[in-house]
Amino acid sequence: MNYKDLADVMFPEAKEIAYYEEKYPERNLKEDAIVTRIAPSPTGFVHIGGLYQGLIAKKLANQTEGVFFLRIEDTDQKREVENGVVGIVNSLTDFGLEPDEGMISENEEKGTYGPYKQSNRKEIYQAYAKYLIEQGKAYPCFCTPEEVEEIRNKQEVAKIRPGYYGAWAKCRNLTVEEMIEKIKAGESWIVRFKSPGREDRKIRHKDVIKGNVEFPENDQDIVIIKADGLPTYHFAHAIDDHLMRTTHVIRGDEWLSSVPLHLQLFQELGFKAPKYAHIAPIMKNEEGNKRKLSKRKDPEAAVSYYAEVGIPKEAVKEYLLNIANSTFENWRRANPEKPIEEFELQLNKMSVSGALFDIVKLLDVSKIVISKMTAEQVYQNTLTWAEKYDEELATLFKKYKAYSLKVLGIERGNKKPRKDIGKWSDVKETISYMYDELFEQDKTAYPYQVIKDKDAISKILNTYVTKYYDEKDDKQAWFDKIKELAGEMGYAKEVKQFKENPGQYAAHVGDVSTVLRVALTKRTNTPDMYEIMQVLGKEKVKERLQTAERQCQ
RNA sequence: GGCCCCUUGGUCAAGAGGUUAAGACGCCACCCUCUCAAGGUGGAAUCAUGGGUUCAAUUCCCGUAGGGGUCACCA
Repeated sequence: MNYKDLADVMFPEAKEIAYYEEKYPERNLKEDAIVTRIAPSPTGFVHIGGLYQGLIAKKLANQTEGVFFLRIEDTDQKREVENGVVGIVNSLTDFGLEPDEGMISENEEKGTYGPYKQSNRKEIYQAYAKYLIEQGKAYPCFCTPEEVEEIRNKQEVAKIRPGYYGAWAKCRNLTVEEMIEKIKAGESWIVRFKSPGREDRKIRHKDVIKGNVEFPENDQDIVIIKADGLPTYHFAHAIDDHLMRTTHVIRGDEWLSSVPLHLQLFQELGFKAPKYAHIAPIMKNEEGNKRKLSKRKDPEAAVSYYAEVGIPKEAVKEYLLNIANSTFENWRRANPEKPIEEFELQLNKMSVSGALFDIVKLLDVSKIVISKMTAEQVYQNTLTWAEKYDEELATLFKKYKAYSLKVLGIERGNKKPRKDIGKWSDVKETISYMYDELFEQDKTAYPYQVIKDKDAISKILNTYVTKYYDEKDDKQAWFDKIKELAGEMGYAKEVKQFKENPGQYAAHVGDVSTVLRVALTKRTNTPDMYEIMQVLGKEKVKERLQTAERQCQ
């Protein structure tokens, strides 16, 4: 009896690996094309870190006319969540990270290197497991979880390195006859890789991001096929990324220490190993300690968070690109209008250590992104957001579309557009006074500032409405009139004049403007008042000024 | 604990054996200005630490500390 017999007993149905090698040939791409993938588990939650990896992987593929595909790693059935694949597909699509190949819905896929869901690749893994067994590079292990646990305990007590390796790998030294006998007797088994490594030897590896790293060789006989017949991550990774012809594996740096094992697996399987790029995770500061953004503790870890608070996808992507390559910021400044697709990402410029997530910076990026949008775009985006999260605002927006566009158009579209909206959830508060429905909900007193005297206020408002206000004035004429009014009230017509002669005037033209601004909006700070009055229109302006005046009585 | 990786302002970071150690966000001040936002100008703020190599170290080497990762029939 030999390994071949053993392999046949274990996997009688498995095909020859030549079948798969032929079925999934080398991709016909130009020489330096990069093939990348995003390979999440369908655990029902897309993490910002996953998006980050996807963004990087997709950019690299696009930049080099390569391929970016989506593979679902669902070999752990215990953790699986219903409709997990759809959630992933939707999130990726949402952020413009559609894969070129891979899963497109729960059970549909596109591309010729599939199946792209690992649970549908069982026979492939088994074929390769069989191949290893035939060569004596893998073997069945009959140890129960309890036995393995016991080995570990002994090692711990003896203070030696834990694991299933060398002399501790009991099943490794069973004879083929013994193995076959146990299998035929119905003992349950899993498949372990027979590691040729030695812990006292070093392996060098050059990671695309981390650079040169040195590890002890792997000597653990890790499980490659579990009791349920499905592969472990390590084995599936080797098989899939070989067969799918991945050139660059872009993944979180928690995998860095598995590299010796993975390289060994590729070696023993006779595959060419891909390049590895291990990305540092996005961190969060908590009480002075850095830690990975966690889905339990940090709402901003979930990509759904950005939709909820209304941060545009583009802004999130720009921020992530910013973390990925600090050169992005310079590029953006030099090319304010170009789509981010044109930015060339360089893997070797990525930071080796994890960046702290900075929501303030993100919002700054977002403000710039939003400031470049047209009123129509802001309107649509805000409406879409509001329909889900703010019914009142959505109703107003739909009822007064033309008017809302004018409101959102205030100080927009010029060379220095306003940068006061960072997220869609800010919009309502920013412009609420422009809608009577919202303005009238505000029962607070008018927050007058310098000029507080009721008679003075009353006179300013009354004189302005009756004598000066003309909605047809251009901006210059409009402001000249406010100056006139200030003069008539005995205030300084110019702020400079006021400052040069302290004590001479009780107030200046700016204070008069503030009275008008407060009467119109109940706010001391607003965008350009001329534009606001234009948008409000004659009737509403008069009505609000008169209402305010009446309150002075 | 073993192994591996990392450490430049509050944050993201450029950088090189000799630099006034970039830039961005944030913060502060001033300017502009009808207020705010924006914009402009300026400012405070950084090479974790101890040794060594060197004419010269933040940069190279070693140690220390701190942080992170990993040691599953999870990915």
